[in-house]
Parts: sequence; structure tokens; C-alpha cells
Amino acid sequence: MKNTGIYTRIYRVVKRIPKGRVATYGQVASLAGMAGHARQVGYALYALPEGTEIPWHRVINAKGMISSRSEPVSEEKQRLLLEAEGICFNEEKRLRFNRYRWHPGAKKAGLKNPTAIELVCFPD
DNA sequence: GCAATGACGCTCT
DNA sequence: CAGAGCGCCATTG
Repeated sequence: MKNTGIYTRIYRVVKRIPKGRVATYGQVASLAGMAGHARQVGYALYALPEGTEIPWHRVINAKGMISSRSEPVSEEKQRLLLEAEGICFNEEKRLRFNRYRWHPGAKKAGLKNPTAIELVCFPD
């Protein structure tokens, strides 16, 4: 398989996603230096092994939903993983984007956003 | 090496 | 606001 470098970049970005936060494929692609190539991000994650340390479950599509893949089972798995981090879905099966969106580089002291894990299922 | 596929996103209708 | 189409390019057959 050999790291084409692209994978490494993508994985690195995904690893940077704080716990309790989510990012879109496009966002990850952009941060990886491949803006507009969201597909490749998904492809890279698809190649990840099961016991990987990469928080792939924190990566979702632009609609704020879990992308359907070959194994629908893994889909629910991702949902569980996200919920385990304090992220919940609304009735539309959509993720509370505005709340959990990851802000790269916003680690400034002023960041009042708690690790989402604290704002568990906060009501609208 | 060519053709098909895909865990997506943006634009147009 | 929702649905359909096109583009992006690495990986696989």
C-alpha cells in the first residue's frame, strides 16, 4: 500500500480533530492541502484498518450526516462513537454542526467552547 | 496503461 | 429549499 503521502497528510489532519468535535471531508481535505478533493479524504479513511488510532468517526459529510458506505453496520458504529463523545443527532439524523464544528487553529485562550463532551445533547 | 469506482462538495435548475 | 449533475483524482481491476 505504501503511503502516498496523501494518506499521511489526511490522517494527520484527522488526528488533529479534538475529541467531541467534528469536521467535514472538505474541511479535512482543505487542511491537508487538497482543497476540493474531499473524495480522496473519504477514500483514505476507507482504507483505514479497524483498530486504527485515527478518529475517522469525527469526519462527516457537508450535510452533517454520516456518509453511507459499503457496510451500513459501520455507519451505526460511527454514530455510537460520536455519541460516546457527547455528540448527538437530531431527529433529522443530522449532526449538530454549528455546535460541534471543529475550528482549526482556534486554540487561542479565548476558546470558550468546552470539549463538547460537556455540552452533551444541549437543547436548542 | 485504460476504464470504472468512490466514507464528497459545489453549482445549477 | 430540494433534487440532479458535474468535477475532483487516487486506488483498483
